[in-house]
Amino acid sequence: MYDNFSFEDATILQIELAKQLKFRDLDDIKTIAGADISFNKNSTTMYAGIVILNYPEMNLKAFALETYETSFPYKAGFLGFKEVPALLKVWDLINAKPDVVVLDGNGILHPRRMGVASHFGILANQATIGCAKSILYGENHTPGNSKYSTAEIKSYGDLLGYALRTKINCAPVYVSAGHLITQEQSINIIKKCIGNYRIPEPTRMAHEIVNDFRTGKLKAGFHLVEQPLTLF
DNA sequence: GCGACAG
DNA sequence: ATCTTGTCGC
Repeated sequence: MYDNFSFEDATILQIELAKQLKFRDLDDIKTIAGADISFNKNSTTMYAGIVILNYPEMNLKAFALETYETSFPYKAGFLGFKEVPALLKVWDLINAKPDVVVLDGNGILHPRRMGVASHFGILANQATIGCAKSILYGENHTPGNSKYSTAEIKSYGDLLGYALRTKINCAPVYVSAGHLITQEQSINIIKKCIGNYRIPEPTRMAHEIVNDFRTGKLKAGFHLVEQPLTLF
């Protein structure tokens, strides 16, 4: 879908898409999803997956898996062009859409406010939150070394996101609103998604299933989870 | 000009 | 992102 885009084209589109961003509070959140991509090195085949959990219990209820071919290269600042098309294809397999989706990457914590979470949110018209494992943009402030400790990340005075300590003695994650949600609600939701790992449950589970999908343990399609799964 | 740079 | 053993610290 973006295979013929140059980085100049991509930059222009990001600026246009950013004008469509909306930030508002969500209420009555019952389900939350995690989305991620996996692929073999030097391959154009992307393995995309979305997991759906109930909120705030964090129990896996369903997941969808699908492959997608793309030749768009990875480049810092343009992750959405590589991952969003694949994610939209899996998204189509889900009938009952979750209230909010957490993406592995940034939302508006991006030089043009168009990280992968914001990009997906605009195209899917869906509330999204970005949760990255390392810093891409903005002044890097370090949160205290206690669970749930946060530090604001700003750029030219604008609050773009937060560094969040999800686990003592572990590197923080970087949270920012994607689309159709506020910064404050984004950080509060992610805090409630923290289990016993550094990575919040939605994204952590998505990473697990997408990896099992790539290695052949799981098949493409929509899967309902009946039993309270003890897998991950 | 130089270095940094999500996944 | 992916590949991949040992090793340091709570």
